[in-house]
Amino acid sequence: MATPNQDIPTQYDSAATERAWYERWTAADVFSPKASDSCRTSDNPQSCKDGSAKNPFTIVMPPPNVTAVLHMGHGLNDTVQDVITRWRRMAGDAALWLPGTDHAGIATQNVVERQLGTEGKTRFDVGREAFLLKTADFVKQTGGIILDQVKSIGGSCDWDRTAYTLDEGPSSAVREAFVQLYERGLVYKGNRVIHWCSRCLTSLSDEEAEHSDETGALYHLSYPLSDGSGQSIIVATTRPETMLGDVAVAVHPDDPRYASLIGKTLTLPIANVDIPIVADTYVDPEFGTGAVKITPAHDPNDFEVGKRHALPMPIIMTPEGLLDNFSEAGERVPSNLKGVDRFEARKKIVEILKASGNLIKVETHQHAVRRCYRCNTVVEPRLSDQWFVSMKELAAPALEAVRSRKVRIVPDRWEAVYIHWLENIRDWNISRQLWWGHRIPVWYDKDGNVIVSRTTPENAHELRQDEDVLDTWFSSWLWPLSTLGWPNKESADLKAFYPTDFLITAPEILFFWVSRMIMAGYAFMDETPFHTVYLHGTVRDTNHVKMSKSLGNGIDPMDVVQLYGADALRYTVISGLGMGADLILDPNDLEKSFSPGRNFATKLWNIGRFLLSNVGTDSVDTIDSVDDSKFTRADRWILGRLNVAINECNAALGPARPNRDVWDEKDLNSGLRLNEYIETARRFVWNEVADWYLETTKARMAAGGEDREVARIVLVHVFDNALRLLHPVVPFITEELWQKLPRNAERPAEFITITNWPVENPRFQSNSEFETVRDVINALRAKRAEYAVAPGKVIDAFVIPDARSGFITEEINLIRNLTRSNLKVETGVDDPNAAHALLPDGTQVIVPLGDLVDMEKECAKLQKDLEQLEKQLVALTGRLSNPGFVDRAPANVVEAERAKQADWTTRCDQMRAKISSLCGSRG
RNA sequence: GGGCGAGUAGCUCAGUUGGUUAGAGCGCCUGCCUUACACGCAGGAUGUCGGGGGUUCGAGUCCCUCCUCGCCCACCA
Repeated sequence: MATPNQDIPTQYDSAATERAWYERWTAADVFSPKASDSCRTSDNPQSCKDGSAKNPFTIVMPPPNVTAVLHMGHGLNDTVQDVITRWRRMAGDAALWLPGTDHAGIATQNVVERQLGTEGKTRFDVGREAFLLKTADFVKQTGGIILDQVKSIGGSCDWDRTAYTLDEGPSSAVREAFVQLYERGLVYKGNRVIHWCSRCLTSLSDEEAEHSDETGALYHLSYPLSDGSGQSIIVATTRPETMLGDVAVAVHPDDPRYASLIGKTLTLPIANVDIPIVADTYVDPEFGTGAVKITPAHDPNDFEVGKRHALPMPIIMTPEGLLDNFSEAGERVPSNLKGVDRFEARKKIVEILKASGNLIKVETHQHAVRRCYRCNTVVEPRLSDQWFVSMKELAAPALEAVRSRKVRIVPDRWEAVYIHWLENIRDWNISRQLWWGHRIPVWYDKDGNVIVSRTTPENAHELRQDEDVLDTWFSSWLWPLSTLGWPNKESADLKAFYPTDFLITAPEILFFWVSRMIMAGYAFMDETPFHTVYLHGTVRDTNHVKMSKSLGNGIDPMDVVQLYGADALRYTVISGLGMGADLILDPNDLEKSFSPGRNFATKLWNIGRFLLSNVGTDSVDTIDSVDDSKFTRADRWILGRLNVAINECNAALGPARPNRDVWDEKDLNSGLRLNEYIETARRFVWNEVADWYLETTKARMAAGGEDREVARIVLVHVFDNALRLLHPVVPFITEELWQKLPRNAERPAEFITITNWPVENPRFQSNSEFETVRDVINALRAKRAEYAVAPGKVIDAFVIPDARSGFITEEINLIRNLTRSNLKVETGVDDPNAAHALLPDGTQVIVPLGDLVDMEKECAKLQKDLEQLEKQLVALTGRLSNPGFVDRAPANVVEAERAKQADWTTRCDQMRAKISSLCGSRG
């Protein structure tokens, strides 16, 4: 006799379960693959092909800002990565999910500066050294938070390999990359107009200066000719304060309006200097007045014009955005405007010009203003010395990688965006006038000679190191390399895990990060860093506004974990995420978003409680030990359904790596449909296992004997596999339940986390035999509801099997139990005064309900069903008699339609016969 | 200015090369505490697939056009 029921709590305690399992997983080190596990470092060079060693499967985590706390965007991103990682780990790969954090130059520095600000101090008051110590200290205090939060949502990262961009390894990678590029002539110092943030006091790259469409004003200013003729040229500008830096007015060479004026000079108002009228094709005669004021130091286009015409380039603004003179071209800023803020100066200059009659008109004007991506300050174009990376050469292999399908971008629509950006790439400004970050490895001697070095030069005390630090993204783009040990090319991890596999992130950082990583991969390893880029959607609120803390429309994942459990959070995120589609959540109604996940966990728990208490703890034989003849129809059905579920889950998850060196066309967009995968698994365990199969086992389990053992074996096998299918999405509850399953040869592993991903069992063909039983139950239930039969009342019922159907005792009992009926199988029953149902396979269900039965209604219903079917049959017949269809539709479609036609014809005949026997003249 | 995405049940979304009667979850209605589960069970209602036009034997799916929303890119001052 079996061991009695296990003691399983009625209520699932997510908090306790999650904490306990996470600790056990990490204690057992199950998330840390060794480099030697990877077939790439195996002694056997064939092992990647013949399967004698594990394939590596690597994801590097997009490193969150070190001082950040987890928001739903991370929650989504990390859940997706973890689901994929857990799937591959179970599927037999040496799965590595490598976590880490980013020092986040501007962002972190801003936070610490704000703290200083509350004490009334700036970073300049405390000095560089002290400021860096203070910032490092702040990072030490807050830096671990976000990764701990990743743990609490179940992230199966390899914490032994946790990286940080300012660690020695990644820092040496930064220096190595800089020096190598410098030696290859791809890093250079240039005097250019760059985007300047006058709040952060640093230059920004093009990507860091974000466009925002705003309504501004277009000021029309009149500049008089300096020959005293009284003539003038009217120019249009959105930034009148820059007029003090004007060095010319440009017109189109073919513009007849200005042809005679080219070469003459104008007197720049206020500054009172003479500036030439030059001809340049850059000017669009159609826009504004066709005359453009040229301010080379404060506009990138004007800078180009200035270079072409060898014009001076006076800077008239300080880094703080105040007007001042820096010009060798003479005093341009009048003393009453010096030190005035740029926007204040705009007002004042407009006033002055208005008074002098030089302001002709002001139009409202829609234009794009560029703002700092960290502090939203309007950036100022400004001429300055900066370090740049020359990008064209680096971009070429990155373009080729995507074009040749070495790298796929999913969904593929992002490929066009990626290609367009790389084709039009501009040089990357990598120097930042900040303190927090990797200092540029460049020194200058007293003669101004440049020394670029991987290490601090021995005579550093005689030299001056470049004051600037590198763009944060200059360390980020090396992430897949630096976290695996580069620049040490002999690093075991680099050999075992590079190139990595999937890069999973949001589309926002396609340019900032993803494309640059691909460039770095080719530049330094001559190999792509990953073969798949999966760009998932963005988390938004119900108004489709991106969730953010500052907007107050965020959801704290930690609240969700506490209220609903990590599994519920993960389930919600995955089931709501169409491929590449945004995830919409309502921050004001957590219940609506997350209760389905919690409810699913509860359902799973209750399935487990029932199943486990029934099967007990005694050991269970494997499914292979059971002879075919021992299975019931329900057994064969659910085992067939399991195969279908496994197959569909695999198809939704897709290939983990390309078949060959490059992706096959057909695989470019396949897989990564995580919502389909979880829906398939959910349907299997809930609507098939729980709703139907479990019910079929109740009587068998109670009856005992040999069949009880068969049912036990199938129950355990099916639930075991269902839990495995679900584990990547709901890791905690599946581990908790799986551990309670009786062990056997199929379950040798210590954790479900490291047990094998389910495989289809060819022994069990997909079949629909059991569905007749289901249809009978559904029909009887519907009749009971239709006639409002009291729930407890046992009714009589008859079933007349079709030649194809047929019922065994267990099935009859099942139907009786689930429908509270006294079902009898008959062949000759024909009670005209009863409720009738005709099942699709011809099986008839007859329910004598005495006075309740309304034959008018029954006949009307049957008639309606018949008419509907006839209508469809007519349409189908029409289609089949249409030569266009028969000739052009695929053969298998036509064949299926023909089979259907035959089926429906039979069914119509059956229904007509039924109606005529039941309803006589009424039919 | 250029490009992309979305518009399917009250809400959030599936719907893979065009092929029966368009699906799920939540919500709603009716009835049930049926000894795994009321975070549940059973039964049920709900859609001119954004509008219009076209291609096709056949369109939610392909083409054109218009409308609405969102995103990305962009040196027209």
